[in-house]
Amino acid sequence: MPELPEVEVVKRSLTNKVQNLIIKKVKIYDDRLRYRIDKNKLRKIIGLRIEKIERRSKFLLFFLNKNIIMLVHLGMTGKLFFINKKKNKLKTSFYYTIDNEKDHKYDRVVFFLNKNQKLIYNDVRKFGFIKFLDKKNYNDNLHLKNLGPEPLKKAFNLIYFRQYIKGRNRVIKDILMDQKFVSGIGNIYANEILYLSKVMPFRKVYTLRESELKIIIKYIKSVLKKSIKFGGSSIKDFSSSNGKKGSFQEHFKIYGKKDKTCPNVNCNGKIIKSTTFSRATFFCYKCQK
DNA sequence: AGGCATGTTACAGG
DNA sequence: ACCTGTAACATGCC
Repeated sequence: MPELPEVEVVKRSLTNKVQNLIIKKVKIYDDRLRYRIDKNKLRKIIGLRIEKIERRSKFLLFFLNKNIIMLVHLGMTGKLFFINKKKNKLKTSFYYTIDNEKDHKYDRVVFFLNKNQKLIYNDVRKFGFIKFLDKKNYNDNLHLKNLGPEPLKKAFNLIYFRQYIKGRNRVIKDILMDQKFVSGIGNIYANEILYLSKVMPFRKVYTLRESELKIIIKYIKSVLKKSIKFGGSSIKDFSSSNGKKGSFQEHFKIYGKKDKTCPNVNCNGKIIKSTTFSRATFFCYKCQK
């Protein structure tokens, strides 16, 4: 589930819970994530305090004391659970509910914190990972060094957009999902943004008019912000529900709506799904040009 | 059974 | 060296 809004929601919900807590112990149930967890480095974080959490693109950076950063990526199915035993009830750090055994089937790493509290890294598909970086040069890290600007910051603007696409022979949807262009947009939000912008996903970037670039930027910012406000999107995860779940999926215009009628009231077209390029692509022939 | 799924990276070819 | 597209990773669900 995690694109920028979901990761931002995780960061916000987790910050007030784990900030200033000490990592007392770590238990690994499965270290074969996307990268095998470095146990030597893992040993060194015992006793360290979580100073703050930051988000960069879809990555979470846990700043620990002693100049160590724990870099976490959720991949496709990674989740972080925060559990407060004191309340005798499992609590989520995110918008997933974990109140039964089944939810713990894919726990991979458990961080034991003060006062019987735990932070759990859970990941069905194991596309996510946990790495430890040195604070001094963490920006040179493989995963962070080539990231484009944050879409919600001022540096991501029309001048940058125009400059980046100059001389490029790619379609707009691929560019939006290209983390070197802008960081944090994935397949779901790329579909939503282009529908709202009334731009066909497979338009080559050199055919886009200035006015269209402006509209795309506008919707990139507004869609991501709105999703954060709604707690991100929780799709395929409706099992139980006394924890906080995101609800932005209820506001999807087009993602996952194959064969449904276009949400534009002045249009009775059907939403098309294509998988012939860049993952599942949804669009309306009538509304998007 | 086969296809599909929210992501990233290594690699091949131009 | 840069640009682009594709395969691969692991697992569950429809």
